[in-house]
Amino acid sequence: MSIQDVARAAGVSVATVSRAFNQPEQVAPDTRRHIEQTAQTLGYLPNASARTLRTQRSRVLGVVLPTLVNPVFAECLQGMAEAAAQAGYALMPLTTHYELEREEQAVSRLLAANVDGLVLVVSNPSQSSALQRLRARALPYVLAYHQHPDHPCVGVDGEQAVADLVARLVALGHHRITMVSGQRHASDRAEQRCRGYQRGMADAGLSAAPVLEVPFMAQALQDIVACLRQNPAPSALICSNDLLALRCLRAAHLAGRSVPAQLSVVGFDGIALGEDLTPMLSTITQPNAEMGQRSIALLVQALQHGLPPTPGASLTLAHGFRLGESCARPALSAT
Amino acid sequence: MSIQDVARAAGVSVATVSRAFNQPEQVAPDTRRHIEQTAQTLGYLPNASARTLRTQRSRVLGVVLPTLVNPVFAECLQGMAEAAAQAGYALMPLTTHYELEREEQAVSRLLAANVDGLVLVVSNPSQSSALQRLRARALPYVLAYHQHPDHPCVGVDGEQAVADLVARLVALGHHRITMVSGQRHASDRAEQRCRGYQRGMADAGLSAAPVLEVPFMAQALQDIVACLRQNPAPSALICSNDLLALRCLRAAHLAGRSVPAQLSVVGFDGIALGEDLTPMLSTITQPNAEMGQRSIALLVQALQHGLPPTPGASLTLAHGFRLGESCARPALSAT
DNA sequence: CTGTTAGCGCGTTCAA
DNA sequence: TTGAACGCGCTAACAG
Repeated sequence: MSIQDVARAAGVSVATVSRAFNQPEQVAPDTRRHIEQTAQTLGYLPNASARTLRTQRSRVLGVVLPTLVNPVFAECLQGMAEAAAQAGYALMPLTTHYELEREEQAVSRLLAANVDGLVLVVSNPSQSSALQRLRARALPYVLAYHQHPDHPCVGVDGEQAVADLVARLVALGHHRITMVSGQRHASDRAEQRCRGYQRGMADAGLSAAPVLEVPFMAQALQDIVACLRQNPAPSALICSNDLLALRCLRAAHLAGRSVPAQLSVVGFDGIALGEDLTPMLSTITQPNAEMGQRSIALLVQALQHGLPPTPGASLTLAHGFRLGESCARPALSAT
Repeated sequence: MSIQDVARAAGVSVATVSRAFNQPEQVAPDTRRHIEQTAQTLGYLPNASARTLRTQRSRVLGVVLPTLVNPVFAECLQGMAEAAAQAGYALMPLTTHYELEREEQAVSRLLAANVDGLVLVVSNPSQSSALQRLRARALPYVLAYHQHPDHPCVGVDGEQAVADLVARLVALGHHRITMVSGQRHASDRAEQRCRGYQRGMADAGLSAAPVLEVPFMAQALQDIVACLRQNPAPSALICSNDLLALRCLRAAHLAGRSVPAQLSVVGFDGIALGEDLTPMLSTITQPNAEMGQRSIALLVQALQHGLPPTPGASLTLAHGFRLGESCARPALSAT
């Protein structure tokens, strides 16, 4: 079922059929309707590979994400899918599990697949050789969830967000605030958020506790419980992501501390699910779906303009704070 | 950067370069190494579109899912991505938001994209015109999360699972068990689970209460609260999915009933997140990632064999039960 | 073991 | 306004 078949069936040349689809105004109305009719009944669909080969544009965008198991990225991908469909692009998502090697592989595969551009969420833009390859090939790309002077990014100011949060907690009466983070060196986002904690504590005139770094999720629960059993124990935990916050809620339960009366827990990410939890998760919210949409939009816009997105086009989206129910004024005994 | 350039640079013909990649054993070791070396330094990657056009195989699989915002499908897609990467395929996922029209669109786009096959999660296989088109084109496909005699499926026996659950709840001492479901007509999965509830109740000699159908998630909370305030109120809720179960936990909170002491809540899906909640979510578990893996595996296997998967190749995966902490023996007053 | 060549389906010249 | 013909990059058939 090719353009040939349609041309034959409609009694015109392939060129006319091609034009009927791509430059309808150049075809006589009667001819056009006839061709459309014929194509319709034959169930003709233009072959994307041939079109790509000819035009050097695939209308496919590559997406590189750490994982889909974290709802943050699933929500983001959903937003990308929306925006891409809107703009007539398809998506080809690959996951890396935070492994640099898989970032490389992903980019290779996507390059070979002739994607017109990519949106990436990487571990660390400064060290990513995958990004270097994209630049070398002058392939348009946008980083999501990042902020970096050398790359076009769509992100939020995670440092400011956490610093603000610290101020908010201090205003509530918290003094002993601990930051809980995944591997800091594995992600510049985690690092950025930790910096926000340190700055926020310093601004409040408090001494920052060492960041509780929980490298492996499997181990996280025990580490947090241990932290909560210290004396003095923290009255509030700031988590570098929402999944970690869930673990903290559980750890509080195991350690016999009620939330929020005896312990405040605040996450980071704003996954939609958090709103349905009991207690509703207090968290710094990022607009995850919008992050995806805007990343795609930035990329698509650049593709239409003909020049790749520049670092100057980077966007910082507004973050928010969901008060939720896992965060409150500390009990007097804990103050 | 085409095969031509590599051939020229290596001083061989394009055919030899092609063979060096696709049938290495047919090329003299020295020649092969030389070509690989040249390609490497030039940064050559074979052009997927040209290869697809020529071979009529894209090594891309289409995926049609309701949404990525429900972790069930995100986990499933992650499993698919794993299996596909393993087998050398890329994925092109599209979401439908449970709308039939978008199922159609998705299939059209994927057909045009020359996918070698598809995995779909649809509303209702019996009524899906999208599936008819796939059959008409003889394009291989597999349905995930479905059970249907006319289609190749990978799913679980949701009816049996819920019937078993009812028996389990009855054994714990529950009599007033209510099923909470999303729109039943919108999904044959929901319908299947509701049938399991009715069968289970009948088998236990209990009269099934009307299924509490909550069409819109936004409205769900109020409907469930109202249900819990009935007299007599149910002592246990079975939810047709985990997201609904979260709402039930919240509704219980709002209605002032403690879980599991005064109300048991059991979900369906086994999203990974449920295990980290407090109380840990009691639920019927499906192997979501495996569902994705096996669907892809079935498809890929068929592709390699050269003939599309048949309904006879369908798989029913084992479901499980996570005891969790949201389900227990009812308090005596409620018995 | 290696080279030459046709053609996959399409869009885009250039002519008519 | 329409048609004929070329070539995008690649694989496979055939020839050597």
